[in-house]
Amino acid sequence: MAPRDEIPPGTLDMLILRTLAHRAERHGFEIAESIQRGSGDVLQVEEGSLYPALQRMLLKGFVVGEWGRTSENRRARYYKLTAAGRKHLEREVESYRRVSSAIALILRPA
Amino acid sequence: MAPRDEIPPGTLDMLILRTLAHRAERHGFEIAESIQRGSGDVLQVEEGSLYPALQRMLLKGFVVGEWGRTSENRRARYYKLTAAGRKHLEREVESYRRVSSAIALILRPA
DNA sequence: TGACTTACATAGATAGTCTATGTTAGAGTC
DNA sequence: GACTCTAACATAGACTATCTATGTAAGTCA
Repeated sequence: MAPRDEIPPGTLDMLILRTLAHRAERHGFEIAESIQRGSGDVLQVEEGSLYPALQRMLLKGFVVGEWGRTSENRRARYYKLTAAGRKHLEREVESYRRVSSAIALILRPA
Repeated sequence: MAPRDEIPPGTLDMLILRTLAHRAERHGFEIAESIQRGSGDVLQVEEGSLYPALQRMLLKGFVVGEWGRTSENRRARYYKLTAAGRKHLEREVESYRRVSSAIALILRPA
């Protein structure tokens, strides 16, 4: 199996928020799995990136977390997008698209 | 005027090499200007990013540099893509596209 | 009890961008 | 010919955000 790609710096928060926007109330592991699956198995989020990112966004108020139980009765923290988080996501996506288009302009053949 | 965007980490080398692939024998300032113009004035490469990137790629043998004179008779270093640089560029673009597509999958609405 | 697994967590390494600053040298002015 | 301005190159240090590596807690199952 081909090794998966790293998450480009600056995009992880956006990917997490977007995942929560699809369906809220997921815990960390689910978010990571969802990103990997949703990217066609190209992107892999490491735990050492995931949890710090969730902490950051808790602090900034983009998500709220609540301890609960998984279907297998394990404790887990369930995250939900806040209004501020949704706003932030919009801005991030917009900025990402603008930059991507700019890069595409340069990459395309002369 | 809207403030320009930063270059996403990991993409600068690719943008520089691509610029040199369009037309070789440019000096640093020209490369930076070319990226800014070619991106529709969205991306701005700072000198503190540009020159270290060029040094890195000189060391890795992706470009070669030669001192010369600008049309205004100022000394400047002219860069040219090597075969290794061209190869590297191809790989970088391929990897960039793969990751971009993966991110696009996640960003698109459910 | 012990092995295994899920889930969360943190410390430290690393990479690559930026800001800020500095140097060199030619052009133009008085 | 001293002075200023600018082009072009250069480097140090800050910062951000990813990764690797490691650790802990707690549940399941043999």
